[in-house]
Amino acid sequence: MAEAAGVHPATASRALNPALPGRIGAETTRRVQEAARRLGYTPDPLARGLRTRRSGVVGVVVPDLTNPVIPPIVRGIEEALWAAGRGCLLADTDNDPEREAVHVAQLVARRCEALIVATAARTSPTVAALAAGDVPTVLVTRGVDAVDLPLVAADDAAGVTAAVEHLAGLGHRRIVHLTGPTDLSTTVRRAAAFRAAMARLGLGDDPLVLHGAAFTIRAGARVARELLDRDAGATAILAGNDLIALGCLETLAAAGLRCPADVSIAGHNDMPFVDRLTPPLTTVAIRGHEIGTAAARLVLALLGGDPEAQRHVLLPTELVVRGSTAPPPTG
Amino acid sequence: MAEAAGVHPATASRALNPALPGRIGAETTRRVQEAARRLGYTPDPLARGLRTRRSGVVGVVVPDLTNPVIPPIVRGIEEALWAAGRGCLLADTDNDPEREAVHVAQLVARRCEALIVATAARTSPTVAALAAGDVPTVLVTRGVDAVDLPLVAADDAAGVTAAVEHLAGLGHRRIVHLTGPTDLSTTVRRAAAFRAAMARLGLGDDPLVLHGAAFTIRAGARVARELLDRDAGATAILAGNDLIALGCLETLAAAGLRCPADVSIAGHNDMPFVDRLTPPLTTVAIRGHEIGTAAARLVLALLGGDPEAQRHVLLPTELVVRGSTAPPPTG
DNA sequence: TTGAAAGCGCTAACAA
DNA sequence: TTGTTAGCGCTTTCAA
Repeated sequence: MAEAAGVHPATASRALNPALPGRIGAETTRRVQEAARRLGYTPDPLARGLRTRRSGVVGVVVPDLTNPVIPPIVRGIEEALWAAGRGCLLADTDNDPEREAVHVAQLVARRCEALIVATAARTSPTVAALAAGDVPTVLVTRGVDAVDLPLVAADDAAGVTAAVEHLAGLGHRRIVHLTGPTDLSTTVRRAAAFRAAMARLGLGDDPLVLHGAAFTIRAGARVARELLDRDAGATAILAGNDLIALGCLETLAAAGLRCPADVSIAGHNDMPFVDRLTPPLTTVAIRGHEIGTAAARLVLALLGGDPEAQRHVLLPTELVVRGSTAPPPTG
Repeated sequence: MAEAAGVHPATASRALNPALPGRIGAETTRRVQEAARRLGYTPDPLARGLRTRRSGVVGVVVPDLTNPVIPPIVRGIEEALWAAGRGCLLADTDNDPEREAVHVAQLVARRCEALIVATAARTSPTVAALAAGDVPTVLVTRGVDAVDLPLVAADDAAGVTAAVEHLAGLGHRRIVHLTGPTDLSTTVRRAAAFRAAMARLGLGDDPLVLHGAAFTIRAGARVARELLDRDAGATAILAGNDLIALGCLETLAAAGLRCPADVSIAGHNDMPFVDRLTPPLTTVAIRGHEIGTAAARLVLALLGGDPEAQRHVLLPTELVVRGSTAPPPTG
């Protein structure tokens, strides 16, 4: 204990914690800090937490770390959290609602001061329950329907709109949207933006939207197969994300269709390496790292009781035009 | 408190913790558990940790979560840790030794029961110091020279050997190794295996090995440029990892050289999507998820005081032959 | 400005 | 098998 080396029992606590009730003598402060440094003293966060009811840890729940969209977000969160002296307890649900429930329960049981949840399905009872609990929670990318939890996400709608305008500008008129399951708010947001843009451009009030089982390559390949079977005559596909776009590419190639000569494809997220495919993928870039830092900052603001905190944050997206989109085949 | 509802003060503790000194009556146990459930009681891990000196949390230090090699490893760690009732405190150093030092210090200060470190440079003083401390530490992929810490890694040497044999089998005789900085043990391991295989196959006792500044696309592109400038007449490149291979591909293409017609390239790690490049990359696949679970299990064994624990674990690798390797140009 | 005393919620000894 | 007592290391009243 630092007291032995320094002088007093719990005055040390005050000396080490600036701006607590009761100012401390300059000389005393110096002595305490000197002793602390000399003994390599670190306050025990467990004991402190036991007393202050704050663990200094934020729980972070992600759907799947091996989905390339996630790591930049987690890095952003992690950096901002550590910078604020908070730790980052990571939990991966593998997109399984049951594991989400288990992990959230464990994180709460571990007395996380707050939660950042990137796994929320629109109807997740686990996440909805969080809104009623007393653990501040911030959602990332995916929102829930039932309750109004703070949310940080990319402005997908703007990106999707830009993508549709880009395709229309190239001359495409039969554009379809191949996307993920409807229980994710991202799907709904992007699909709504797609429909709105199509209608506004006079390309149909009820354009074709096909939903795959997941935001994966495999699901993308299957839903593209479904599109081909319908023989809808689409000349351009707007994919719900890049993985679905990759699946589409696969199915198209297998069917002998060339991209972009026969069909244009645009994705969403600008995952790493999609610029190195043949053809390089046109896609809507999101700023994962910024989403992460914004989410962490929002959590910190909530913990700090900041009433100014913006509860809903939309970060800009940008359409990146590459080789997978081109004018439709003539005739 | 559960006692009020049940009956006794600290008997509850025993009832909820099976296999503690002093058996508990069946009826009592039932009553306590019933009460705990009814009141939604969760033991406070902070208070428990304060008493038992165990936080239930393991610190995980990674070099860069956005490097595609890392996420599968972290997932493996995270799953095994949670399954054992431990949390996973994540810290990302962005490959910066200073941040490594800071993060390790913070994780230790937070009373992590153990550390899993995937950032170790061969000479890292931070990691070497850990060996002398009292926090059990397991290294992942990267080892340090000075001390003999437990290490879990892929059997790179076997993979590199297989890759060299593959290239030699295709008829290549002038094979070069383009890899990362020498301060990482992975570099050294792979380079040594490369030299040994080359010598054994009679392809030179001192084959060309060029070291880039990092395991990145950019460094790979630059080191490939260096190779071209030397005009070494290489017909095959064994890259230190897939990112370096991507950089090579880039430089080669810019120089008007075709892969694999003019130069074959093989990578290492089998990162996601390298099978979708043109040409698809021949590479040594490692099992990231298994590396993670093995590391976590080793940590748990160490924490459990298991004397049987294998301190050095090498996991199998597998050469995946794709389109980026072919026989050398004739003549 | 500082000391003294109490207690956060739990578990480990010891006693019954 | 259970109750009692004590204390983990810190912060926080309250008094000096």
